Amino acid sequence: MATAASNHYSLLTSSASIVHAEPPGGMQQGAGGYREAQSLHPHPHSHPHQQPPPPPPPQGPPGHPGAHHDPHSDEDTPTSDDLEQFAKQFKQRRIKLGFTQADVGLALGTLYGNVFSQTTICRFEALQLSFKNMCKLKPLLNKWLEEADSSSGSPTSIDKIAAQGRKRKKRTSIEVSVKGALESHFLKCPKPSAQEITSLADSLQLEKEVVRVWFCNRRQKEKRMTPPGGTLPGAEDVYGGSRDTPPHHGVQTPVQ
DNA sequence: ATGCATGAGGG
DNA sequence: CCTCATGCATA
Repeated sequence: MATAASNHYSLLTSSASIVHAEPPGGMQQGAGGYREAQSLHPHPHSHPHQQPPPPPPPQGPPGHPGAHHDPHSDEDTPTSDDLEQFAKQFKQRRIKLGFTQADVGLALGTLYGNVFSQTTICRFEALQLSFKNMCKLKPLLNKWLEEADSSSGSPTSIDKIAAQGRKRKKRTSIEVSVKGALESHFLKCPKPSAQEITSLADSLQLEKEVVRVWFCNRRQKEKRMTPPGGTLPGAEDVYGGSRDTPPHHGVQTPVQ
């Protein structure tokens, strides 16, 4: 890997800095002062958009009992609409209880051993995960909800164990114009060959890896439940024999 | 909230 | 190399 590229890595800061000192009743997330306040829908079920083609539940555990379809019970695969509603309620309740997305992530760790980051919780609430991923996380978050509203006084003590003696490449900032170019190529060919990537990287003066990863990430976005608004007609199942990617169209919900 | 990145798993 | 789940770092 003697790429002439100058990868400049930065050592992982192992300092446990307190990033959370949120006053009760105050704003959270510390994301520049954004409140997670959102208008609640007066109607129980409104379908402003439609899109993800919930893949069939490949349930396969032997000796699986009959099929009980309880809208409240989670054992079978929920529909994309269920997930959407759940995410909404979850977010609302979470905020109501005064928890941050990060808090929830950590709580899940103490409750089940699976710690999640603020990013994941955020993406769940925004339905920016794949259908499968949403289904996997729903039960966990659902349980947390029960616990949270049930015990309005149980302190969730958690300890963070982190010591990854690994270096992480600094996030490369790609210029908007360059992003536009990548975007164009993506629409033309979402899965360029290694050589294509190489020449593209050369043209844009970017490292091959950066370009490759960009395409990977782009494809993932396309597979989210809430894909980027802008599905062009006619440019769909271009993925060579992958699998899903059914008619996903529809407009993305106004980012909240 | 989101962009770029890592890593496990599969071919 | 790709997909897929996940997150650090950042806008």
